[in-house]
Amino acid sequence: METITIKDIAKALNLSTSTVSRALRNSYEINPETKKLVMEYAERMNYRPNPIALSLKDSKSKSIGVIIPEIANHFFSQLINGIESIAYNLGYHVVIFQSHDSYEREVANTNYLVSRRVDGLLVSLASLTTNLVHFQELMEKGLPIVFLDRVPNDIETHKVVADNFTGSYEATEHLILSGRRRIAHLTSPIYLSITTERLAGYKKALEDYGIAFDESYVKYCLYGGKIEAENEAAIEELLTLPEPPDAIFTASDRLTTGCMSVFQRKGVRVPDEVAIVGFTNISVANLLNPPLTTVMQPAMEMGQQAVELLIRLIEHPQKNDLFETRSLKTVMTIRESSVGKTVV
Amino acid sequence: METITIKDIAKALNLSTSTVSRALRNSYEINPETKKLVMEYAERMNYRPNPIALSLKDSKSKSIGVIIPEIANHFFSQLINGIESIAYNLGYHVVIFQSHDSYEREVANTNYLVSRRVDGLLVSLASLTTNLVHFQELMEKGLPIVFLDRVPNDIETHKVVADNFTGSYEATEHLILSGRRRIAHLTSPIYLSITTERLAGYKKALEDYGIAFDESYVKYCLYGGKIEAENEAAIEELLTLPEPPDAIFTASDRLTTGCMSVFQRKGVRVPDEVAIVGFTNISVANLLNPPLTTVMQPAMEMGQQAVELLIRLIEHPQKNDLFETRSLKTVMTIRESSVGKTVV
DNA sequence: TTTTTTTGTGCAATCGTTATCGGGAACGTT
DNA sequence: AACGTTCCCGATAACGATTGCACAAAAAAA
Repeated sequence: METITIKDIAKALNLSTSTVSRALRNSYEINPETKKLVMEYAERMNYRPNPIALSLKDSKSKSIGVIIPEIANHFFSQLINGIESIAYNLGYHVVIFQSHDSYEREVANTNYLVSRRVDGLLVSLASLTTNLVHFQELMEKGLPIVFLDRVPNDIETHKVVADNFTGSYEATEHLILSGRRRIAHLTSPIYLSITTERLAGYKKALEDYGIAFDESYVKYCLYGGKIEAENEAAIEELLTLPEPPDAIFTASDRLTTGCMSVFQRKGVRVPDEVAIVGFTNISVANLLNPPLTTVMQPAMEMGQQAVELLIRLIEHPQKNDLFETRSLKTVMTIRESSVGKTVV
Repeated sequence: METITIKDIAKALNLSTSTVSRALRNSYEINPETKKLVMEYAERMNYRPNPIALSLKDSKSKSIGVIIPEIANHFFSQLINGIESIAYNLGYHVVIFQSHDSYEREVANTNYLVSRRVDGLLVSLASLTTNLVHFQELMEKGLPIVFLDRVPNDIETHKVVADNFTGSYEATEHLILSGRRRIAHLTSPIYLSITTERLAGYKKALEDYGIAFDESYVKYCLYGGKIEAENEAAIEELLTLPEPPDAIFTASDRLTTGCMSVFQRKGVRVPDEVAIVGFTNISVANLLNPPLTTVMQPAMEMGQQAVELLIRLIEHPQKNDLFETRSLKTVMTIRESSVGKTVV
């Protein structure tokens, strides 16, 4: 794996490495003819500066690290596509790591990316992360971090989120207007920002329509490992309530499909017995049985905005503490899984 | 972002950097007491060796590059999970890049990864890649590369694939045994290995059951950009044939869901009018309408085996040219989308 | 006591690149 | 003739870590 270096060029052309370096960077203090000589030779030999040497020298890498819970999830893979499209155009490379919703892996990934001198970090928190010191320390050392989707409350920086409150409000309202009254909410762990925001929207809608909030209709499910069992147990509990729900609002890809699987196995008829609205970016919502009413997050756009903010932070370190939190509108698409009860 | 270096430790302890370095690597020639002193101090200050400096010095990085067409695809994200699980345990980091099925991006990603001194490459070819010199040159320079899923014919190295021929044969056979005779095949570009292998299995099954092969039943679809339009046009052609197919065997996630979308829009009844079997790892096959018969690739396992082969190649550069091509069995799951015609 | 061996440590080079400093040559100005 | 500019270019020192070599001091052998 021998590659050509500046030193080789210098030797071949009988120049010093400094001259070659400057010629390649088109410095004004180099004779145009020498420049041409060097550039042509470099071109011919297909010279590429060694980014590792540059990183070592400058302590930067022109790359940004992305830490997300899980790639195998449409929301996150769209997020990545958004991130990559912008980063690529701005000359940054994107290095992706999965936390698999584990705190330890999140910390390990963070450390590795930092040791690799990424210029900044884009993070969506693992669902099991409650301790944030690993990020706080880095921010104090001046590493730019932008959070997206699953963001922490106690860290001051740019954040990009979906308007979870409104999305959730609209979903719940839609179910109410479709004639449902006993609306359950299957959601993520309580210490995630998205959980509390969505819960708030759900509650507000119930309140606005004069429906009493019933805690037993809300189930918080861990992600990770044994999702199936988790789901099944939670749903089982819902279905065996004295007054079982006539609608369910699920808060993620996994929870939604998990819920539908359980309903399918148990022979629960959707939407006749229970209506479903999913807060999910699943790509085949229209092909499901029945087609699924979804609240979609603008994942691509969220990724794009987050990376823009991050790169701005990298290139113009902020004096003032004017951090913004951008909240992007969700899109509800109504399909059969939540049609009105009047049909029955 | 100041981090502690070996130099800082040396200064603090009044030693030379060489002594510190050796102490940290537990060299026999260092006084046990000095060692202890250094190690404790390093521990206390949370010292981590700078991997960039090491990469520069040794021209290796303890990381492997992965180039795949698209993350937002269950097959590939499971592949990644398989790769990561093994690589992580063996002390390697995984850097993921998407080619988005573009030849140019594949080349760009390759160059970048090489310049970053990855120790090896795991590649699933972009569907638009026909020229392989960028990989061939690297292999000649000694860079270990293992291909998986979409593998090239003309490069000698380890490869890991699904048994596309048999998987395809079984799918086709299943359709035949379900009473279908006019079986279409919607597949990827012809110059991909997976395309020809699957086509061969399809043809063989037809032949074995005495059904004439009809080229007009086979449609090759480009990936990338305008998938929808591509799909729709191809399917339109199939449906308007003098003898339209009564079954369709689709060769990828995208092709399968695209096909189902078109059928849904056009009101084509599945499986009554046309049966579908998809060569896909889509996770919600059972939730689709109708539940989809699938031939699944053992994605996780393919990733694991590929990375094992790669790391073996990295750590024990091969003398002999005994490269293996591992072919892993696919799993067919029969669901309603392909039930027998006798039902009608 | 002298010589040899062992033990523990430091110096300097290396990896590829660039920034800093400095200097020689050619020219212009008094 | 003496000095200041301008134009090109080179030597050197970083960046962080490892390592072959040298070398002093202490211990062992003579």
